Amino acid sequence: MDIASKYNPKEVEEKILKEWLESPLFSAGANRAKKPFSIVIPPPNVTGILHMGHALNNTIQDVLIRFKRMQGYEALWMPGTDHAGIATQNVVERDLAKQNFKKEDIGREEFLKRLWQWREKYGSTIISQLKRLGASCDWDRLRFTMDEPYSEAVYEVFVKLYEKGLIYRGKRIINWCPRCKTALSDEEAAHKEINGWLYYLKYPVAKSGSEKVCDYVIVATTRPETMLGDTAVAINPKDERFGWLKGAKVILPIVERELKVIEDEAIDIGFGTGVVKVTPSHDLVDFNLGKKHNLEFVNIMNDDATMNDNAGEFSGMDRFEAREAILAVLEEKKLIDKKEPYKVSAGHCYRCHTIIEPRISPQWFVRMQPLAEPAIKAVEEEKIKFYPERWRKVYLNWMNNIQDWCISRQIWWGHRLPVWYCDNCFSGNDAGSNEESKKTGIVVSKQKPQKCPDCGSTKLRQDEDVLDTWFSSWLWPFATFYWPNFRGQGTGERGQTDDEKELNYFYPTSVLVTASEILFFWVARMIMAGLEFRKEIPFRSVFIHGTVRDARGIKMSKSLGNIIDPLEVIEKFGADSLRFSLMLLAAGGSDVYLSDEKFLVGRNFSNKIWNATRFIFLKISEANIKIDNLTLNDLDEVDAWLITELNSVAENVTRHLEDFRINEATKCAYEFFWHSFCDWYIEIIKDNFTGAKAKTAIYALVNSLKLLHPVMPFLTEEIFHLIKGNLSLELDESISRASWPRPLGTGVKADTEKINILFETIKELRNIKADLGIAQKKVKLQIKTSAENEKYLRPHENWIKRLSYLEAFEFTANLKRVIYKNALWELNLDVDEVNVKDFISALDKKINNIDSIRSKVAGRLENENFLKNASQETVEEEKNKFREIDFQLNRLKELKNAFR
RNA sequence: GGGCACAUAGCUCAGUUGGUUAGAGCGUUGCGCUCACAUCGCAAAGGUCGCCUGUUCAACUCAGGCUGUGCCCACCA
Repeated sequence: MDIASKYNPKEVEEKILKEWLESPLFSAGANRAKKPFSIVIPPPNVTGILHMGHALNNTIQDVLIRFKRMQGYEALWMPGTDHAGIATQNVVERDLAKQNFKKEDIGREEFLKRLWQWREKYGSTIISQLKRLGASCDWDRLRFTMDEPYSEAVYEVFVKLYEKGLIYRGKRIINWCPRCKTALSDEEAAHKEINGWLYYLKYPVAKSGSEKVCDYVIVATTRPETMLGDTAVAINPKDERFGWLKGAKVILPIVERELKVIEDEAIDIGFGTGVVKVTPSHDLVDFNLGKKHNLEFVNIMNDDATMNDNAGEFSGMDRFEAREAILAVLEEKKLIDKKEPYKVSAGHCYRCHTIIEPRISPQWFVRMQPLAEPAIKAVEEEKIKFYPERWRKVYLNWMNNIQDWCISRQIWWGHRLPVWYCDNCFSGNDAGSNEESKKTGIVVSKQKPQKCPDCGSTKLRQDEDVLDTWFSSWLWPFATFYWPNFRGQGTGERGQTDDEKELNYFYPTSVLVTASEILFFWVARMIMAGLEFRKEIPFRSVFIHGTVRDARGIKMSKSLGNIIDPLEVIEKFGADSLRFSLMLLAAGGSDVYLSDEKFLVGRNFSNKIWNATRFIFLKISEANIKIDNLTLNDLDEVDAWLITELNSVAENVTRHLEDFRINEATKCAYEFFWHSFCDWYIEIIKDNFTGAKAKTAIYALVNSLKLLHPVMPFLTEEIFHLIKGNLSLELDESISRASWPRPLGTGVKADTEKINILFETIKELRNIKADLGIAQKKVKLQIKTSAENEKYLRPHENWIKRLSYLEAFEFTANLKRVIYKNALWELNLDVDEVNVKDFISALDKKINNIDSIRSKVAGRLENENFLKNASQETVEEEKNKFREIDFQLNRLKELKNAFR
C-alpha cells in the first residue's frame, strides 16, 4: 500500500469532514441506557467569523465532548448562534452607510428585513468554520436566539418576571451610548482610564449663610461642560472650612442661575476643594444627590451628546467641543482657578468604544437581588464548581453586590419588549414595582392585548425598544430545548424523543466552557435564569479558559491588527495541528500567547504519527503478517513494557481530562507516542519484527489514536480507517464512537525494572561514546556477567547493539577495564583511539555533580531529626537514593581510573 | 480604593496533595540523511525556581511581607 511520506492534512481533513457531516455520529438524544453528558455552545455572533478565541473555546469543548462520547456517555453538544443585538445592527448599519443610507431612511421594517437577509447570507459562515475546526456538535439542532420558539421563551420570561414584580419600568440615570443611541447595562459600560484634567472653577457666592468669607467657591470638575446643568453645589456638613456656606446661594457662571448649597455626608472632604458642583441630569452620583435633596433636573444634551437648547449659546455643539468653548468663556471671565492633569475613569460602550454619557431616561430593569440569592447559594454550596477555582470568588463578589439590570435597548435588532402602552391613559409613568407606580395604561403580555384594561381604549402601541441580547442568551441552556412550548412527540429519528424529555435528560448540562470576559454578562445570569425557571442549576461545572494573546502578550483583536487567523493555520497546517498546539499551550485557565511558529509542534506531531503508522504498515506488509484481532499474546519484556506504559498513560490522560487539565492530557499522550512508542519501541522492533510485535505495535497505535482523538480528530480518524481497511480488524465505524482505552488487566505486567536497566545502559553508552568522540564509530562491546544474565541479555542483543551504535557483543570474563556497570553486567568498549582529555573533563563534571548530590542526601540521612520525623517510606527512599548515587559515583570514578 | 492572578532555562511555558538528580517545546552547539519521519534521530550547554522573613527534619511547593507585571470590580467630583 502506498502512503505519502508527508502528511497532507488539508486533503485528509476535508475528506473526513465530509464523511462526518453525512453521518449521524454526533447526534444525541435522550437515551436511558446511557448517562448524559451535555454542553451548550457559547453561541457566537451570527455574523461573526471564527477567530482564535473561538478556536480555543470550541476545541476545549470538542475535546471534552469527544472524550465523553468515547467513554460511553450520550454526549450532546448543542450548537447555535446569537443575534447579538447592537453588534449585528452596527454591522448592517455600516453596510448601509456605504450606500449613503441611514436606517431611519428606510424605516424599521425594511431595516429588519435587511438584517434578516444579512443573517441568511452570513449567518452560516461561522458555523461552517466551526465544522471545519472539527467541532462535533449535533448540527441538526442548530439554534438561533431569534428563532421563533426561542423568542417565545424570551417573552415568557419577561412576562413571568414582570408578574412577579421583578421587572419594572423606571426613569433613572443609565449608561447611554451617544453613538449607538441606546441605553446600556452597567456591564456594557467598560471603564477605562483616560488622561484628562481636573479643572478648578470659581462660582461667585450670591449670599452666604453666615459671614461671607470669600467671594467665590471653587469647585473641581473633570467635565466642565456639565456645569450648564448644575442645580446645586454640595459640601460635607462636617467640613469646618465651609460652615459659612450653609444656607448660602451661589451663582452659576454663564447661565447665571442661582444654586443652592446642599450638605451631604457623601462628599469627600479631602478631595478637590471639598465643594462639589451637582449636575443631577448628567452624573450618577449627582443624580442620587438630586433625588435626595429634591433638586431641579436640567438636561443639557441631546441623545447624540450634542448640547440642546438648555445649553444656550453652546446649543448644537458636541459635548467635547462645548467643553472647550465653555472653558474659553470661563477663562475670559477669569473664573478658572487652575487645572491639573488627572486620570479619569470613563465608561466606554463595549461595542463601539464611544465614551458613555450618563442620561436620564425611562428604561426597563430587572430587579436582580431576589434572583441572585439562590444563585449565590448554589455556588457557595458547590453545586456549581468553577475551574480554575479562583473565579468562584469573582463570581460571588459580583453577585453579592449586584445592581439592577437595564434590559431595554433603543435599537431595532432584537426581541421587541412585550409591552403595550395605551395612547389614551398612559402618562409616561413608571411601572411594575409596587410602590413606585400605579401601572396605568401599561400592559405586559405575550400577545397584543385587545384593549386597555384601565380605560378600555383599543389604541395600544407596542414599546419601540428591544431587549438586551443577554436577556435572551441567559436562557440558552434550556431555551435551546424548546422551553417552554415543547413540541410533541419527536420524530423518532436518530433515537430522539420529545423535547421535554430531552431537556430533562440533558439538563443540567455538564460543563460550560467560556472566557472570563462574559462571566457576568452570561454565566452568572444563566445560573440565575436556570434556578428561576427550571429550579435547577444550568451546569455543574464552569471551565473558564484564558485569553488569546499575541507574542507580546497583547490581546488579539482585529482592530489592533495582531490576529492570527485560525483559518489560515488550518489551511496551512490543518485543524489538528491548530487544535493540538492550542491544547498544549492552554494550561488551566491561563492565557495563551501565540505566534506563527507555535503551530509547528502540531504540524510536526501530525507528521510523526503519520509516519509511524506508515512504517508499521510497511513492516507488516514486508513481513507479510496478518493481523485479524488485537488479543495480545506471546509478549516479551519489551512488548510488555510498552503495554504497561500505555496503560499508565491511558490512566493519566483519563484523569487529566476528567479534571479539565487538557494540556497535561495532551502532553502525556504526546510523550508516550513520540518517545516511548516511536523512539524506543519502534526502534527496537525494527530488526525483530515478529507477529507478536506487529500486533503489539498496532494495539499501541490504535489506543494512542484513541487517546489523541479528542484533540486531533481528523488524523486519528483517517488512520483508524486505514487500519480498519487494511488489516481486516473488527473496529468501530468511526474512532469517534470507539471505546475509550481502558487498562489491560492481568497478563501484561512488564518487569519494567529490568527493561529500564537496558534503556539506561543504552543512554549511558551513547553518552560515553559521545564523550569519547566516537559516537559514530561502531565498536565492540565487551560484557562480563553471570550465565543467568547472559541468558536474559542474548535475545536483546541486536537492538541494544543498534540503538547504542555498536558493532558486536562479546561475553567475556576478563574486561580490560570497566567503563560501565549496573545490576546486570560490567561493560567495556573495546577501543583504543579515543579523545581521553575531553572524556575525562566530562567525567569530572559528572563526578562533581553527583558528589554534591551525594553529600546532600548523606546530610539528610545523618540528620537525627530527619530520621525521627520523616515518614518511614521517605527515609527508605532516601536510603535507596543514597545507595544508587553512591553506586553511580563509584562507577564514574572507576571509569576515570580506567582511562587514566 | 477593593479584589484576583502571575513572577521557574535565552524565549514561551509545565510542575496535581512539601521529600524529584526541577521538566517540555522553540532557540543555541556538536554529531548523524543508521531500510517511517530532516516536519527526523542522538547528544550537549543553559536555572541560587523574583526578593526577604517565617513554619518544618525538609520549601519551587505552605504562611507573612516586599518588588515588578497583568486582569477585574468600584457613584475617585
